Amino acid sequence: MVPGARPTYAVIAKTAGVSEATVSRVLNGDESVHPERTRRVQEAVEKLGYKKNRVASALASGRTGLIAVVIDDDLSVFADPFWGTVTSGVSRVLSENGLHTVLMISPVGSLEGGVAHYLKSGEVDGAIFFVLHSDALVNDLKKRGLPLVITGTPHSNAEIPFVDTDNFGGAYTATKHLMSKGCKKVGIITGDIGTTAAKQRLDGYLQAFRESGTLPVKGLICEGDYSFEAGKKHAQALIDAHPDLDGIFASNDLMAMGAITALGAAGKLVPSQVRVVGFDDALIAQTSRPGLTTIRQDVVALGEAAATLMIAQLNGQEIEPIILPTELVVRESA
Amino acid sequence: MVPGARPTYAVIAKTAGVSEATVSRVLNGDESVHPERTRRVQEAVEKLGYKKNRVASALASGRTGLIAVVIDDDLSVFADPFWGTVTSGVSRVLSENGLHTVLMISPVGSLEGGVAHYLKSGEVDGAIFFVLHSDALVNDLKKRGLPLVITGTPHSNAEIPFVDTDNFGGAYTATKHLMSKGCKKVGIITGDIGTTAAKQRLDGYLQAFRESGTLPVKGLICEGDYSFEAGKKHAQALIDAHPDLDGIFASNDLMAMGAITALGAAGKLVPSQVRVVGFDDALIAQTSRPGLTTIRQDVVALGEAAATLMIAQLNGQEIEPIILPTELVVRESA
DNA sequence: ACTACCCGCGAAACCGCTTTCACGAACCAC
DNA sequence: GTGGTTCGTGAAAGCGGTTTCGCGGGTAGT
Repeated sequence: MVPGARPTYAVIAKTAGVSEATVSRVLNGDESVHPERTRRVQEAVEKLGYKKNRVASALASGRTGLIAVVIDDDLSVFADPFWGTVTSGVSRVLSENGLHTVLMISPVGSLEGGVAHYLKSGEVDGAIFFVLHSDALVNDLKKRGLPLVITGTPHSNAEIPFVDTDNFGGAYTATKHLMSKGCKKVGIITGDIGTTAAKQRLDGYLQAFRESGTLPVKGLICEGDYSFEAGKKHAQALIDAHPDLDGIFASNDLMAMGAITALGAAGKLVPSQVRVVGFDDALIAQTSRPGLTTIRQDVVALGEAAATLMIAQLNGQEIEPIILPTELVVRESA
Repeated sequence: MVPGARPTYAVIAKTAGVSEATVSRVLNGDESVHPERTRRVQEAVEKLGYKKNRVASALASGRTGLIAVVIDDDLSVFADPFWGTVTSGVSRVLSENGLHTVLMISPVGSLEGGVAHYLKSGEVDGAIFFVLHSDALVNDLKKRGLPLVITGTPHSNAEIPFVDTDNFGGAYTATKHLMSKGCKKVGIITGDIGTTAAKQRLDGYLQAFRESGTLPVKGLICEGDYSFEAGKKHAQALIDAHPDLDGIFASNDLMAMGAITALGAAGKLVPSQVRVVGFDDALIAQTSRPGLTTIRQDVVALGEAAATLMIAQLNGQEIEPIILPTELVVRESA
């Protein structure tokens, strides 16, 4: 054997004085091998520094040890630290379990092309989806039996495991907080309402109103798109239409910052005249002035939860969706 | 053949009336096959919707079609949108070339463990390194002949292909800009000086001084670590030590924001009393008040360049390091 | 003591593609 | 016409594991 070349089963088997089949059994945790032989194999493995060739293993077993992380969007998604952070959580948990993360970033819509083919062709053992614009591919893959996890709540009620932050609860808490501070007229700037997260946050906001007995005026609800500019624009519109507005719940921190910027430009003081609450507890919330009161979601935990669900599925366990709690972080803005 | 099962070479070969060897040749672009047979194979492939099994192909050929993106750091790195954005650039270019991105995020130091093993064991065709804390692994891999690309300038002068932003030039431009605005006493808050980027930016700053005939006072140079807090702390220290300070070049935007925060707290007006320039043109630079004057680097292009170098290497082409230009973006802060 | 089972283990087929090797045909020069 | 090339091609040997199958010996049942 050339030094530096990796040993194979043949070598291990010879060294341990057993057959390759037995080596395979030991290395795959088959309990039925005699302890003495198991020990001999393990010693040989140790001594030779053997490491399984994953490719060969994949070919023979049909399991590649690869999990795809699919982002159905253009580059801008990854520019948002949110998804990078989720991905790092996914990656950590997967690698602890001997799996690897294959990243697939694909422009909206083009998911049906190469990515779809790749996922369908059995080259990954499972797929974790971020930012779901369409359920079509997901449903198709589910039918084919590919283990799937969705990060964020799916639109359809197809029984696909998902993990999500408690958007409803967070938004509810945020709105309640504003009310408890004495706000009477609270507007909301939602995210892209095509996403379930945005819808759920709106629902949480509405629920807080419902409980307080008052109903929000229609004009207090603005549909944004999670961008700084949207926050600015809608905050401007809100105070124009409602000069007595005294609170804004923005569906993410970036829009909240946009709103604060617009309020400042309009001469409104935050928080004394208008209080603002965001969502995410992104970096920007911590470093801005005034510090942004916001709803913290644990982004790394979200990724870890997604990976955990995936692993449970691969092990054939029954699984339930995971909803992660949020936490109100009070800073200066509300 | 079970419907739904994927066809294999055997089926294609029979349909086209050729041998499996010929099918392989056609599918791998071997020119020496007779055009007529080539056509027949292609027709069969088309008709049967054949797609090569990458795993089997990898086992037989030794090429996996996988490129590792290695991040030698803890989770915080991915929390910075910078690396997520670079990764998206990498991923796009790779997938256009039929390759896939395998993400490996590993805590500082632990690179020698599982990740190292994975990379050494031939399960990827190449590796792109981000944030290099040690050259040891990289040199080892290079010796083994694994195609490598480093994002950022490596410490050693080992001939490893790399891509980087023109840190020196950017810092030089930033400092010159401050001087041209009339600043006489310009401090710098560097990044973690263990990174070459931080050193190069410091050099650019020093070069600008050298050219202007003056030398910077020793106390004007503070070593930060790219964090918001470092920016705050060192800006505070700077104005304490030098009340007549009128300019700060921070090695990234986050520290620049920290500096602006500290200056505001100390009653210094930006930009009238102290001008501040950052580096990156991150989201935070665009959304802050005052808008941050900064050095823009094209982060997606950086990732694309890294992937391009990798592909060139895989094709056996000679390659040169790529240094991407920067651009001064003037906003309110300087 | 004899049949019926079970259990641990090795031989060998197999996963699907790549690549070497050698063969026959066509082509060349002398 | 003969010996030597070149060229396209198929048979077959891998690549390095996994898994089925069946054997031999030990255990249990009657």
